[in-house]
Amino acid sequence: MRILVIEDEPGIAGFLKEGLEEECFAVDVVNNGREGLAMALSSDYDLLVVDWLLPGLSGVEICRQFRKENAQVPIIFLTAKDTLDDVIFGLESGADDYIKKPFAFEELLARIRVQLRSSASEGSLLEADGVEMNLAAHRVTCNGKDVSLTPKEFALLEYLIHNKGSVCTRSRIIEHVWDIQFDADTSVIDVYVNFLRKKLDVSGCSDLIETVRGVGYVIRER
Amino acid sequence: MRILVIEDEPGIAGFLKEGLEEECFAVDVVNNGREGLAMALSSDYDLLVVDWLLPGLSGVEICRQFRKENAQVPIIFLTAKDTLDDVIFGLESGADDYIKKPFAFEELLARIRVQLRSSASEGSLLEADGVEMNLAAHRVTCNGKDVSLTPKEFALLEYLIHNKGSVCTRSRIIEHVWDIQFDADTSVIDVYVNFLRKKLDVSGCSDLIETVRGVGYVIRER
DNA sequence: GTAGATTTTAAGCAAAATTTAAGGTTCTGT
DNA sequence: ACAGAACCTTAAATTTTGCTTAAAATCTAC
Repeated sequence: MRILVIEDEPGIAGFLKEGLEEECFAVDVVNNGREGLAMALSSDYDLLVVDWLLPGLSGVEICRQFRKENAQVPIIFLTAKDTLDDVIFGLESGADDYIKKPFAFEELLARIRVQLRSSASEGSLLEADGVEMNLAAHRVTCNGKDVSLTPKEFALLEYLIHNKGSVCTRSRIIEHVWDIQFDADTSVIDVYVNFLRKKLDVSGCSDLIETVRGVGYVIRER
Repeated sequence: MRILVIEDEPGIAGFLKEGLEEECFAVDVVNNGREGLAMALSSDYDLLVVDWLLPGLSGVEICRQFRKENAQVPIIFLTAKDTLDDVIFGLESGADDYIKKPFAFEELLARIRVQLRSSASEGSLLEADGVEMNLAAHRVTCNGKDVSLTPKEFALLEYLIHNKGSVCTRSRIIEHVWDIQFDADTSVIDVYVNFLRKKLDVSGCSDLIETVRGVGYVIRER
């Protein structure tokens, strides 16, 4: 799941990035409105977190502009002012939810989960052909046996299983799992697919991850 | 005991809040579904009372969404319609009990007590793999032996055991145990985990707290 | 106000995770 | 069958992260 945070205060921005990444989201941060809108429009995010008061372009404007092009992706805005008018104004501009500063990270997380509910229904347990992923416990089993994965391995497997049945292209993998925009010349993916396959092989789950030449990788449905 | 009431009719809401507070519950009231769900998810309630017909998000939806994240906290729903279908539908969505409007306050109270009895009995004593925490007595034993913990150590262990089976991220720990909102750059958690591990090791409970690199810590279920 | 306990900060170290790079293998189209 | 591309595999370099310790700061009780 990719989240774009548009927030100018470096403290909050950093805190959000770190916290959300711990929750296994791929997070980009932009510190001004204009650039934020451009990013939001040009890239493939699952959710936007937008500060209400921003240099460049205000949160309202971002909502308005963004909603013209994209009506799907949920927007949560952060507001320091908590007058009802502001909130109404914000929601009318196309935001889906709001949260008052200062806020507890937990609360933001809860609201993000609510917004992502359809796609986040994976919530706790992912499964594919003998391999089970318990996201909450951060634990993977393969035919009942524990498999210990590093964070990147875990994220990659999660992304592949989550998209079970459809091919994950290299660019999408790089974007979602590594959070890199433009890097054609790397072989990290190959290396990590290799890591995963080795670890899964040992526990008897071979041939889970299939290569689609010229495109990417896929975990097929049985 | 903390109770969240999600009810839009101000009369009933006020009546419930007052009545339950007299019975020494801590009561929060929210008047719409969306906000109610967010509150329920973000905060630590012992029971939810949810109206079935709500603006924003219906009672069914709240149950469904809430149960995805939390399977423990009991939910009692209030319904004006009393057809069997509705009741079945409600219970299937994850509610534990229901009560028809208009209802006698005493009856609601009785049902709340029933629901809280099960969770309340296990409420005061937490256990994990040889370690027992008596919250009321503020006392910890490890394989029968007393372990003396400082307040912070106690709070940290309590939080970890309370979330036994799912990983506690660093941000969550900082937020719940230290009550800090924005501080990414501290190593207190590491230090306290170290303290705890040492003390538990001495009493023979080693390897209780597991590190999940890049994410946080977890006490696994055996 | 002082001693002792508790909490926090800071820094060096060790281990693990990630990335790079390079050589080997398999596949594809001609 | 061949060349070139795409992919696999491995090992070593780099970076990140967490562990540990000691000392400083803060709190608490007498």
